[in-house]
Amino acid sequence: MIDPEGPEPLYLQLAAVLRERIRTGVYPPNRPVPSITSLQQEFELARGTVIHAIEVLRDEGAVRTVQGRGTFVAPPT
Amino acid sequence: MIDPEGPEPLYLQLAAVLRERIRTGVYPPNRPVPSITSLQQEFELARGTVIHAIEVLRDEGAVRTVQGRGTFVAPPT
DNA sequence: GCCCATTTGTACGTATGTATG
DNA sequence: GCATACATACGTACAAATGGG
Repeated sequence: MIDPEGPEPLYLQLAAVLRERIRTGVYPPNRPVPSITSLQQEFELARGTVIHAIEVLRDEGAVRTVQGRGTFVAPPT
Repeated sequence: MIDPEGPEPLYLQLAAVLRERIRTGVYPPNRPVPSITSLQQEFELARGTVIHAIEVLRDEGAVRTVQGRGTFVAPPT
């Protein structure tokens, strides 16, 4: 899914993967995406990289984050 | 200018300082703001914190960045 | 074209703070 | 109180782009 050798920045690659999982319903609306820690483990990325990817999705309005609870897929428009 | 003990995150404090310097013409339109490294030294902050602050201003449209050249104050609207 | 200095971009690993349940 | 989860911050390293010599 993620190619550490590829030209695209890892945080954008991860954002793309998560965006696709949201689009295809792997992460359904109003349900949490996996925690930063578990994404970090699944993709073997640094914490900051995962956070950066999620910030991208948040700026797109694809997810919303609540500190202490998690990051949730935005409801369909 | 920046209070490491204050409740506000450092990157937001720094963004506020830079925003004010832009507003008051300390950093004039179409001129560069100081480099990340020099801001880092002036405010004694980590590189990532300075970058985060600049990202805030970029999202506001207050500055634009060109890799390899610098970050420039946006022209007046 | 080729180095080199400067500057921004990305990424890592880690530590600590804050909110929720 | 405790575990989980996100937020902030640090220091560091290297990559990529720019511009000058």
